[in-house]
Amino acid sequence: MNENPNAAPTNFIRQIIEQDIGSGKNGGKLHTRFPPEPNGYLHIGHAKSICLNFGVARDYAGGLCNLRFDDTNPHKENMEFVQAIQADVKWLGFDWQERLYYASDYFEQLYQFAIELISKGKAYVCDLTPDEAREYRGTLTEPGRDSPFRSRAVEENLDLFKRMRAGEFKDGSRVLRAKIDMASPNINLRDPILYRVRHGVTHHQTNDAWCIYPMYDYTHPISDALEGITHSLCTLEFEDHRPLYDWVLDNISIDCHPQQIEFSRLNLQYTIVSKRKLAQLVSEGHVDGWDDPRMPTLSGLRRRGFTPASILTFCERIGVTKADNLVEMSLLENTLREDLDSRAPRAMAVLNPLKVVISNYLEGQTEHLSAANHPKDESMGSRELTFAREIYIDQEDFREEAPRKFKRLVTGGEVRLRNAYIIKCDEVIKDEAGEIVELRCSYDSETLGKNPEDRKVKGVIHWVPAAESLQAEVHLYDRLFNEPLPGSGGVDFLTQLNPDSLRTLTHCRLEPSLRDAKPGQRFQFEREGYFCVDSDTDADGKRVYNRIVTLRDSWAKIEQEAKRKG
RNA sequence: UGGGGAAUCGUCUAACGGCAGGACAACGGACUCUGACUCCGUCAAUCAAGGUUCGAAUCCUUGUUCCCCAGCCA
Repeated sequence: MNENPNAAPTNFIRQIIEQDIGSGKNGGKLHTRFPPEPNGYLHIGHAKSICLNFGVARDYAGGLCNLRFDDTNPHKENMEFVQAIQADVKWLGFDWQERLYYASDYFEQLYQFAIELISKGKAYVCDLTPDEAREYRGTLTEPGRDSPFRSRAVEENLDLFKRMRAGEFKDGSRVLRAKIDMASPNINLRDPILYRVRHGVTHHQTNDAWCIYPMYDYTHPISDALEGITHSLCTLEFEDHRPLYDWVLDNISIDCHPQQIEFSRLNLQYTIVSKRKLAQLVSEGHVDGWDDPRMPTLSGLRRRGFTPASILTFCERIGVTKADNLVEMSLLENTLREDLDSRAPRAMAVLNPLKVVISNYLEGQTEHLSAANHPKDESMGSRELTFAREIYIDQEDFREEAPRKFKRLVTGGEVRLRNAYIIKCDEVIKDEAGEIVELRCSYDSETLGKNPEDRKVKGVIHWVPAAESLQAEVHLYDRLFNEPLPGSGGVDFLTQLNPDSLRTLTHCRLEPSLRDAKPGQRFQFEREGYFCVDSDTDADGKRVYNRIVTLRDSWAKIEQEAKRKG
């Protein structure tokens, strides 16, 4: 029972950390690390890990969190990813101060520890081909067999390993393996590979200094220990690597032994959080780059208009456990709306314009009205609206015939124009095809800022002036996939892409006050949703807005229910 | 069928032998110049079966279901 509702959320990892600090383990210190591999962009699942690692460091006195690139596989890694990852972590608001590290910083030390292992007879050079090695490894239910090279003399191993480093052997011809137990029921302990040969790739940090590269299972514990990490937090799939993590540190001369603790990764409905699959979406052109606003990448969410605060709150709310999970999108959307509602200034934009001519409003006349930028936060000030004889409203807000529950404009009916007058629809004008092209309305000049006493007008719709409004392109985003868990049940996840994940509207009209809005600025377009000025917006008047998220829409529910009932 | 994990409202999560609580969702209502926000209310869970105990989500036993592992990826 949490007696203080404002207390930081707890979870089993924080409990362990608190115990360790309390008992004086690690000298009472806390030091974590966030260790991404720079082989892709960070996504919402990484945010969970970032919030955990940097979050605990922030919340406990003297706590530190390093940013460390796990860059042991130059084949897949590059500087674009290194830079994007740093930008994303910073965007979330976390700071590694001067502690930016690369596993490659430790290549020489890693090499010396390998020499130590060989000298102790705990590692050997193995000449098995990859195929042979797989065969010798055994299966999940059968033990493996010792490699014929397992009993090589220490001196020979030392000589061979040095020559591996010197570049004398081809890729795949030789590896360095730990000598543990080929019969272990834990496959990770069946003489795991420590080093492999990789010629002809330029490493983004070490260039061509090395042609042998250490494996994750060997690199990670040592990197952690060298940095004085106390708690090494990682995801569940590394749980049965932990014995190897511990073996490495137990068998070399190092005086630090971090504790690896595993938690379950985030799964979010209707999206994917797999770097491999996200990379595929990008490389095959299913989306428009890593920062496509439909992507669950941090750069995509940023471009879409998500706030860092909403992502932090989301990560708090989903918690940290060891249970598999599939979080509903509505939880993310709720934290987003909550944050946006309080901070986004309001504006009016008409997405599907329908012209309205107010017949009893003087031709050529305009008037300036004032509208609050936020209904609850006066400090956000107000802006000027231009009212005119010709305006646009949204096509969705007018119906010739409508059920009683429809509170917007109908033929012969009245509606409030938000922040302006009440109008009445007198006439519907159609083209030859029968499409509604214009409405003739009359306005009640007595209804500005006050309601009429003799009647009740319930509906309120938004509008923009026809001549003075700004043309804009608006991107409406929907879920990227049609399936809650794309790719499950052996189905190709690409076949489950939502073809309507992006709808582009090119004839939208914005209220004039949005003239100088800059990329990254967020607004609530009243009655439509939250929108963010896209980076494609330029100084020459090209305006592009991304819909971050819709408003909660109880009318849509009513309509859907009505439709369902026929 | 080897090893490692996990099972609590629809979803996420709390509980650490002592009233199964919260958030999201859903549903109903109030308010409203945003069918938004806000507020109020309702619905809703301990995988199963045994055992220990005054008392079990929690401890024990036996099952069941799900996830991860056979890359020279991380």
